[in-house]
Amino acid sequence: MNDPDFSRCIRDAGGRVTAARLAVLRCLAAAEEPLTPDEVLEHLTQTPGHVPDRVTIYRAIDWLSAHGLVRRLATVGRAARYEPVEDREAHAHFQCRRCGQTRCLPAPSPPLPALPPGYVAERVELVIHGLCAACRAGENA
Amino acid sequence: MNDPDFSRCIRDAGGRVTAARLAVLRCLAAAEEPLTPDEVLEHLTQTPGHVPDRVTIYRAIDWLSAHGLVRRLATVGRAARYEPVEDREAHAHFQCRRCGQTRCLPAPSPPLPALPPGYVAERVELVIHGLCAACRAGENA
DNA sequence: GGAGTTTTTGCCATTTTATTGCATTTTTAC
DNA sequence: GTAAAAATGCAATAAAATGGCAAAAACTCC
Repeated sequence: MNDPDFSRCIRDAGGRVTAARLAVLRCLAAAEEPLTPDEVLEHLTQTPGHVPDRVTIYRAIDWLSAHGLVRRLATVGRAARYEPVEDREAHAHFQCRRCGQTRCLPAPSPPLPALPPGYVAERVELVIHGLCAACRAGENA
Repeated sequence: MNDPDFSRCIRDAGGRVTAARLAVLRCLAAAEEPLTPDEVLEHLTQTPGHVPDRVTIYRAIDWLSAHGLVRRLATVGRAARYEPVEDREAHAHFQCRRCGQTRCLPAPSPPLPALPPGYVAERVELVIHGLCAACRAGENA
């Protein structure tokens, strides 16, 4: 995805194309893992160009999320993590219980459990909890 | 599960049996849904008997969690939610995107995705996002 | 391309959620 | 019952997120 694409996504969603939204979307798309709002800010700080305010990043993420361009993940850590909604394969997430790292795993969509009457499922999320390689090696450190 | 059981669980885990730990464990076990620490406090406030401090509830939950009696769920909402670790069937969780309600769903364990080398999986969590019956009905309200 | 309208931003303050330090109390072993 | 260790309560603090409002930016129309 390049910038014109990002701009069009935002425009198509009915919003204004602003530096903050572009930067946030670009940052999340470039990241290998889902990021927290503060991590997005950190990345943008280390990148040439305009750095939006922290509150603006929260609002940009909220907007992107409300318009389906970005997705909030269920996380165990304190801060919410977001990833871009792309036409990628369905995938799961791994969360390390020691360092909190969250990363994407290739995985097919699991079977959908039966819901109570009247409930509607919109998305299925699979989270694997465990230890990453580094934490496993250093657990006794 | 009754109180003597709770006491023994705590003792077996190598901790002291205190009013706060018992109350928190009893509360989580009695709840139909996973609760946040503040919800636990609220429940305990409405219950006859000693009401522990909020911080004590956090610490009791941390201890119970560290000793495998209680489990922290991956959530989309802001506050962490906990449920007792019992010998129940494996189950999934439903989260309503509108009201934030989290409830348990019967579901078999989904297949485990392949992990990167060195990674260890300890638990698999399945989260269904969507709308609960009430929110679906009242979405235009 | 410039004026006018609407949306978005930045800053400040505030709320919500969670954690830390330390003196006091409670639990447990003996 | 007493002593040692662990847990609690309170106050302060940190971390994560939100709300209000004036200033700035993006878009529309001509």
